[in-house]
Amino acid sequence: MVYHKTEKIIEKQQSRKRKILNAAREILAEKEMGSTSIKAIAKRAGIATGTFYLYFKDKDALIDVLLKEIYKELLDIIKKERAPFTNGFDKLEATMKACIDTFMGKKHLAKILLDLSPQNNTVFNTKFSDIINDLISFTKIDLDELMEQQLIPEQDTLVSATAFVGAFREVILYWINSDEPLDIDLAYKTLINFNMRGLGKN
Amino acid sequence: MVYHKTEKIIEKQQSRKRKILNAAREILAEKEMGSTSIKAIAKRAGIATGTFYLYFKDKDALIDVLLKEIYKELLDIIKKERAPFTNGFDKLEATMKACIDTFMGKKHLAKILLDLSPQNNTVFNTKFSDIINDLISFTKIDLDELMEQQLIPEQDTLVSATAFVGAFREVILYWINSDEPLDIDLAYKTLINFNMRGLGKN
DNA sequence: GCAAAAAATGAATATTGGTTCAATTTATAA
DNA sequence: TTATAAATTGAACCAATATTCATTTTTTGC
Repeated sequence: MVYHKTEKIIEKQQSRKRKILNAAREILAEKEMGSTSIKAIAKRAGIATGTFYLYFKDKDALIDVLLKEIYKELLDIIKKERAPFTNGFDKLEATMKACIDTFMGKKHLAKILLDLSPQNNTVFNTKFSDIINDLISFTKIDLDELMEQQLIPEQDTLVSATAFVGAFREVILYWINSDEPLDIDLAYKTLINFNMRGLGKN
Repeated sequence: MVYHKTEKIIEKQQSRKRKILNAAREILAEKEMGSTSIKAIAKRAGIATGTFYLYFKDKDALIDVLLKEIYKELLDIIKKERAPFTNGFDKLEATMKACIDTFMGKKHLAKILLDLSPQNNTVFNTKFSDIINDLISFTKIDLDELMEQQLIPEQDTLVSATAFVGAFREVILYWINSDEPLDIDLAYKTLINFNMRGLGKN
């Protein structure tokens, strides 16, 4: 005799999976990041530790899903904000603004995507640097276009893209970990100008 | 009856402490950074695990000494390279060049000082971000001076300094972790130009 | 309501890595 | 050379966490 899940059970299980993911997000985003234990996550999700393993193969599987999920959220926002523009500089600026707004609005997301306080967890490290490399690649595409159109001087666009992302990341992390700057407008403008000038925009 | 160490023994012990520190450097600089265990360090240093505790109170003490040591090495180099210059831009450029040369020459040093693959080791995290914050502070001093002299436009110098260091760090780490760029000259010039233009140098 | 199946539980197990310590080896000073 | 101090060793201990599994609870289909 084979039993089938009822609609209600399916929903309950989906909700549980969501609860686990949210609990993990919360805990990952928290200050010391020391307590990213399955026990802690399970507890916060309101389930027994063993139950976790009914929903995820192991800890790595959770991190994989989690990172993919929040990375997709970010990309969707960026995509949406870039859509109105065709000019390369405008697109880059829109990207930066979208990121700043998103990260400052959802600091937990920034903490997870930009900060690297991985355990000695290999999977996390790998996934994480994949994301940063992705962001660099996307930026490089814009830069190659701008250089093609001779709107920025001859340069190693991979290096510029890396510097661009690095500058951005360091500043956002600084804001996340310490306090936000007093004069937010000036700070925003400084960061965006720094990167735009860095590329060689006149 | 109290015995006194002979010269030979003192030397042997100093050499052992050095060996431990070097072993720790090597292991910390290694790819996956998973095996920064005392056992591994002791093994590489050619001593028993228990012996480690005759030379360092605990793991934190080792990390403390280690980071201080290599940070000092870097600062000494920077200081020396900056010495000939008085102009703010020149000093900044000298700093960058010194760092690039040092880091590319001693990649293990870069890996430890710039990369952050800390365990969930609180001490390491703290010491580490202290160093980065230090570098940002030093840069800010230069920028304040330049802004004072109206050589760069009005800006939030803390933000610029942070962006400056972030851009730099991301690029160096990229070079360390992947391969160095094909056209090194162009790459160097791109990085330095990016940062100098970013500040608003005409 | 009942028996089989599925899901959930959390104590037990396994693993990893820091630290200790009784036993051993080496060094000192007469 | 010998008695004692100091240094070294590495197995044992401990703590923290990921993972498993025998037991219990809930759900399903009748």
